[in-house]
Amino acid sequence: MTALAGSIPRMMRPTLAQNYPRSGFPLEDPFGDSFVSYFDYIVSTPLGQGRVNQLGGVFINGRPLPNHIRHKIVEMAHHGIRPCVISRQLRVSHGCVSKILCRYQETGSIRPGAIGGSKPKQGTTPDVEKRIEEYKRENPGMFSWEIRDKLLKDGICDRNNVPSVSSISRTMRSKFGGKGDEEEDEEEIERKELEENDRRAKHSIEGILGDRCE
DNA sequence: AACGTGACGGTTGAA
DNA sequence: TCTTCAACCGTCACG
Repeated sequence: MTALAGSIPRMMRPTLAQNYPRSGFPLEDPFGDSFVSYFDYIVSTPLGQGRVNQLGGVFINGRPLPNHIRHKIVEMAHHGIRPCVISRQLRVSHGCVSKILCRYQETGSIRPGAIGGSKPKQGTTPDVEKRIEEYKRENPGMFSWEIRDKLLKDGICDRNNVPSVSSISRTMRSKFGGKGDEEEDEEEIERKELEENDRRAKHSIEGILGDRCE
């Protein structure tokens, strides 16, 4: 029934049982039963979250691979072992092997990235807030984008840390109670930010392409 | 056959 | 204390 297959999220589709075990490398059935259904592949761990991938490797969805496996991947690659072999031997998906090796090449680190949390909000440093207050006091009719330009021109911020127009607007709303700049609506702010992002993207595209991991 | 990539369901932790 | 949300994760399937 194709309708059924379509209604099941891709990741949950039972392709696993069909593909496993694969030829080309020796795999024991982790459950000692070749006829187990996909849903039987969920492994019991203290947290009940362990799963088994198509290669028979255990992983926890949403969590990084343990450090020793990551280390092993890099070590094997160092010895000239091809990623596909590493993938099969360690029973880690080739996508993951590729990602870890790629990151290692770029950063020199085997560690996963920082998970969770929020980025510190730009433009909310007390110093910048004080400047915004000053600008607004001197010229109450000033637009957020004008304030942004002035922050750059006065050297308070540079292109990397200057707050966004909407961030400035937000700061003003919280500082001055009502709306920051009456005439400027959200749509206008959004449009300006898009324009700015577009401009930046065009400037940096070459750098990005140059750095791309192959 | 090998591998780069994006969608996906998931976890995490600062705000 | 609870909720939100954007960061990251590994797997899977496609090309």
